[in-house]
Amino acid sequence: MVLARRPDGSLDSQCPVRDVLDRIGDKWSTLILATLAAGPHRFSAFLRAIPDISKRMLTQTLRDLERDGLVARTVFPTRPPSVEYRLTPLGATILEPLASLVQWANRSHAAIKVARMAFDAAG
Amino acid sequence: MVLARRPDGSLDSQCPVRDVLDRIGDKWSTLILATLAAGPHRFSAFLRAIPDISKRMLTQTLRDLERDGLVARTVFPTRPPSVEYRLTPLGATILEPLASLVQWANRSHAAIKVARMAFDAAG
DNA sequence: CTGCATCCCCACGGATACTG
DNA sequence: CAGTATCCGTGGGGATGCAG
Repeated sequence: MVLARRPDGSLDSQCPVRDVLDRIGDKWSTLILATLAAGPHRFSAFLRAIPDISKRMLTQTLRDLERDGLVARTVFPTRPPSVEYRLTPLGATILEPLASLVQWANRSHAAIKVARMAFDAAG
Repeated sequence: MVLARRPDGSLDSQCPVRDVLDRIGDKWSTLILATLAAGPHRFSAFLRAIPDISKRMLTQTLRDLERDGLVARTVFPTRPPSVEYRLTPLGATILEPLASLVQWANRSHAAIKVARMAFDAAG
């Protein structure tokens, strides 16, 4: 997930490409973004929509997405409290390039499957 | 990086989307694919082009990409042996969706940077 | 030159329990 | 309900040395 480097060889953490793909590449971000594409969700709604994520990782990933301005968090001071998460306008714009990757996957998975079987058979 | 699940909640490892994004999401695949976009490379050329990858991870990532049919490996029986890696036609087709993500990154990194500073300042 | 084998570390993330 | 705190296992991946 490293896409840029400084002349001295150190990582350039300011590289926008690296920033993006690091987020796409982590375990839960894309699934959360895809879930939010269907509309706003509350914390517990995520836990139901994504059964195998832990509260710990859900909190952490949502906070990262919020920090990057892709997700907005709204607290309603009811009792018990409820919190709603939704895509920001910026967050919504990543759905299209993400979808393009998903389309590539759907177009290519058959060929990949064949390639894997051939490779493993040759092994 | 999990984008599909079976009805029982278990991971669907056959999900093409998960397959793709797992590869995109690993630490070196995208950088190797981007390097190959410029043309075929030999093993040692990768090590020079990507200074901070280890031989171990280069070997492993190239083999994964080869197994998926995205990269072709050609051995020239010279002495000492040389090996050339190049994108397959299938591998070349992922460059476009990948580029769309890179473009999104370049368009959005300023906004993300602002969002992060605002978030951290509010924290 | 192109790898493979081995050792080892640590951070990612799961499980569980607790709080406002 | 919506988190926080803590503990801990696993495996990704770096470093190094060896082999064909």
